[in-house]
Amino acid sequence: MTYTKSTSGKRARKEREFSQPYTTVDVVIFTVIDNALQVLLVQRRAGAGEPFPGRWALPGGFVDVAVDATLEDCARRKLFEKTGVKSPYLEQLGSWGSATRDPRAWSATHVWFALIPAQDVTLAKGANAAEVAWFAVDSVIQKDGLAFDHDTILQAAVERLRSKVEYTSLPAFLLTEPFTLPQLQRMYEVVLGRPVDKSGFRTRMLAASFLKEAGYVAGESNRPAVGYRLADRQTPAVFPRTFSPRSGQ
Amino acid sequence: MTYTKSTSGKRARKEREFSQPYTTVDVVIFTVIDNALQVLLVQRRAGAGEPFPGRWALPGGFVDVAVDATLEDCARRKLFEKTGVKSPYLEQLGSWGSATRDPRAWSATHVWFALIPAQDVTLAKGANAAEVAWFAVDSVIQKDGLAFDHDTILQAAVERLRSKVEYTSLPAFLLTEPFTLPQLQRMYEVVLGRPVDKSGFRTRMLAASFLKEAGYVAGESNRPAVGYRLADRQTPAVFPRTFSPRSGQ
DNA sequence: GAAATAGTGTCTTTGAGACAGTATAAG
DNA sequence: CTTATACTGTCTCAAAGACACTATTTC
Repeated sequence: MTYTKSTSGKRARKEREFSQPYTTVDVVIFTVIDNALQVLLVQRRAGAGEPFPGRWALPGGFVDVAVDATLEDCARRKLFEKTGVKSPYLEQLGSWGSATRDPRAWSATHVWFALIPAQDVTLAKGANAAEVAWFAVDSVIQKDGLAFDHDTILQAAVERLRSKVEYTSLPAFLLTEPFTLPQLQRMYEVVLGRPVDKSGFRTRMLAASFLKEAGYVAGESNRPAVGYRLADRQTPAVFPRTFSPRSGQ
Repeated sequence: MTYTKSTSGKRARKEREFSQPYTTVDVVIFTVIDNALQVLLVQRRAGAGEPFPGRWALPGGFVDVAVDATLEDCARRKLFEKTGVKSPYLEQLGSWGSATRDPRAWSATHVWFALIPAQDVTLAKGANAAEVAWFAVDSVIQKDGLAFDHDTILQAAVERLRSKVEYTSLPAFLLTEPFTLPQLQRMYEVVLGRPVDKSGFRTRMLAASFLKEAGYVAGESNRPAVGYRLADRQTPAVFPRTFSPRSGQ
């Protein structure tokens, strides 16, 4: 990182002071409601000079240099402001930046994605947050009408989520503790969009040893099931991959 | 993305115009030389007001709003300026931003990582690029003396690379075409830092069908071997994961 | 011929997928 | 007892790991 333009020095510095791109943070917040993967969207205001008025967008906005110590702090703040959730599963997704994605200026956004249990949320309506709501991911992706490049970003987030769910315990972060294995299995099935074999699922989950037993839970069904808590609520378990030496387990 | 501060409107807008964080791009460029994974570093200049003078750093710098259409374009430009390579394998790694990582201001950097064959490179010395050189990754990580938070970034890049190598064809991008399977195997072994079984390796590579035969190549050994080219030089092949239905293959 | 590396065959083990079967609750 | 769901057992098959073996070149 030279932090120096290849063009002339003094002019470059002056430009830098006054024409930095916008720096924003957006958060793709997922949950599961009614057996469907949902994403949180915010409706944009219709003021003068506001881009994409009335359109739905991912929650996010400018980094507040005075408030946010890091980009991740900024993402956490935005998530908390909209949902009231304090310790979500949060993972960086990537960044998108170009001259055209924001009609006002060259802008770059840093994007996180989060998984939260629906029960933990209290949507922050009114006040500054014009309108906030959950939307079924599949229908949003089809419609393709979000503000900025948020359709692209949402698409990337869903792909990342679906692919990681194949080999990690991510869906566990969509549940409140304690939860049962059948409940967890349903989260996998909802996210993946296909049924999962019960037997294989159970052996796999228990083999990964990221679950701690927590008594019996009278679920919503006839027979109660064993309840579980996560050993670590920050990091997901990763199921064995290929190409690893057998001794490495 | 509301793009509006929660604080007062007019003042917020004015602040936004004049106190955006720095937006930079850095590139972690990997290659293999002498059977070791190497990373390209640039020595920082010792001018007045220059942070970390004389220290080694990842190549990168400010986004040039007038030149770069997108962040990725910016990354490609920086990579080309230092190496002369036009079409590397390039993948976004993530972004790092905080109030403290740059002593001059709140700054956020977008990081890519690249894989290139050592033979393709012509290091751009002199002129503006003070000093550019390859370093063995392992020793750089041990020393822990890079500028900014580049030690952290390099660490993350190496972890990402090593983990993806377990289930993708990434190491193929470290070779010039045509290459042989034994050469490719050596790339895997260098990156992973452990030996790989020949037989399993071959069946796996050929099963993934991302290679096209390209005649015989008199390698550096006694017996010539079959040469291969990549079917797609942009995207790596992904070897089968777990949790997929058998019919899905 | 010897040496060196390219490439193949085979045995074992693991674990996923499929599916049938058993256990325990509510009504 | 029936029904519904939690949980377990078993068979098959694919693929990885380990390792011995054959093939083709240079010297």
